[in-house]
Amino acid sequence: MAELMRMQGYAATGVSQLAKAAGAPTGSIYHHFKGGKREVAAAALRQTGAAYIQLLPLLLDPYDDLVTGIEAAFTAAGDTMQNTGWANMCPVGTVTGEVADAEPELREVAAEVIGDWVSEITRYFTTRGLSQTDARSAAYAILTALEGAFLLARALRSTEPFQSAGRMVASHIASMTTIPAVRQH
Amino acid sequence: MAELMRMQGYAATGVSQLAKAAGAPTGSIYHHFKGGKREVAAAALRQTGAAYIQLLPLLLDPYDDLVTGIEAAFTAAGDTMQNTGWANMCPVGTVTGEVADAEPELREVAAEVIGDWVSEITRYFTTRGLSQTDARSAAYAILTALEGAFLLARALRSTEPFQSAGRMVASHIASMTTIPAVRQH
DNA sequence: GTCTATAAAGGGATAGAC
DNA sequence: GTCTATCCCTTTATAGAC
Repeated sequence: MAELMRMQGYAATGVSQLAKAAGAPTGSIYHHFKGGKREVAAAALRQTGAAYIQLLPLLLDPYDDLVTGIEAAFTAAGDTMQNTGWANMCPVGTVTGEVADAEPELREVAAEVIGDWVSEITRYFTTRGLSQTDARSAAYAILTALEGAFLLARALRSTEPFQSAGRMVASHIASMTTIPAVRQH
Repeated sequence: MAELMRMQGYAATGVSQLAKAAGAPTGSIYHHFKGGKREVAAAALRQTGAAYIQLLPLLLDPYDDLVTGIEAAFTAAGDTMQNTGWANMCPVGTVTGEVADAEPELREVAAEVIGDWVSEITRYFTTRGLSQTDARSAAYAILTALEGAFLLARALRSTEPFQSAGRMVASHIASMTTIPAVRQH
C-alpha cells in the first residue's frame, strides 16, 4: 500500500489494485483490515513513518560535522530520486496533501507520524550540540525543506531543489552552531 | 476546479462534483474542455500559477529590507491558514504530489507552472540586489520551504512549520546579502 | 482465514434533443 | 452552446462457499 500510494497517492490507489499487487483477493484485505482502504492506508503511513525515522542516525552519525552531514543527505536524496526515475520517496507527504482537508482520520495519522519525526529529530539534534529550542526549530525547518524538495524535484525532474534546499538548511543550522549567542529567536 | 483540488486533490475531485459546484451540467464541461477532467485540471493549475506569482511583488515591495519581508510573508501565510481552518492555500503542490508519477501531462503542466515561479522569483530577487546565481538558488529554496510548510501546517494544524521555515529562509537570504564574497556556492 | 462472486454506488465520458 | 439521460466501467465493500 505504501508503495502504491507513494506513486499514485491515496485516492487513486484502489483496493483491487492493492489486492493484485499483494497477491491476495480483496476479501482477505477486508478480513484483516475491517476499516477497509482507510485502515490499510493508516497502517502504511505509520509503518513508513517508523521506518524512515530510523534512517536519521544512519545518515548523520558518520559525519563529525553535522552541517556537512545534512547537506550530504540532501544531495544523496536528490541523486537517489534521479537514479530511480524521479519516483517519489515518501508517501507521507503526498498522502497528507490529499487527505488533510477531506479525511480527518488519515490527517490525524499523518500528524502523528510527522510529530514523531519532529520529536526524534529534535532529540537527535540536542545530542549533536543544539539547544532544545534550536533543535526543534531546525527539525521543522528540515522537514519542510525535505518534503518541499521531494515535491519540486518530482515535478521538475531536477535535483536543483535538493541542492538549493540542502544549502539553505545547512547554512541555517550552521548559524545555530557557530553563533548561538547572537540568535534572536 | 482549483478550489476543489485545493481541498481534495485531483483524483478525489469528480466531474459531477465540479459540475454541481459550477452550476453547470457535465455536458457543458466536456463541450468546453474536450480533454475532460484532465484538461480542466491543467487549466486550473495554469490559472492558479499565474495568479499566485502576481502576489510576489505585492508582498515584498512594501519592505525595504527583503529579509524582513520574506519572514513576514511566511508568518502571514501561516496566520492565514490558521484563520481559514487550515484549508490548503495552493492546489499546485497537492496535485503535483498526486500526479507526478502517474499523469505525465499534468506533471508537465505542474513543471511549467513551478518553472515560471522560479523564473519570476529569480528575476525579482535580482532587482532586490541578489546575484543571478544567488537569486535562483534562493527561489528554489523559498519554494521548497513554502510548499513544505503548507504541507506540514495542514497536517499538524500548527503555524510552527511556517515560523521555523520562515526563519530559515530569512537567515539564508540574509547570508547572501551580507557576506556575498564569502559564499562558496 | 482464504478466496469467489457479486452487490450497490459512483466514476468519466458521450449522444443527441433542444 | 446548454442540458438530459444514459452508457460502460470501476470502485468499495460484503456474503458466503470452502
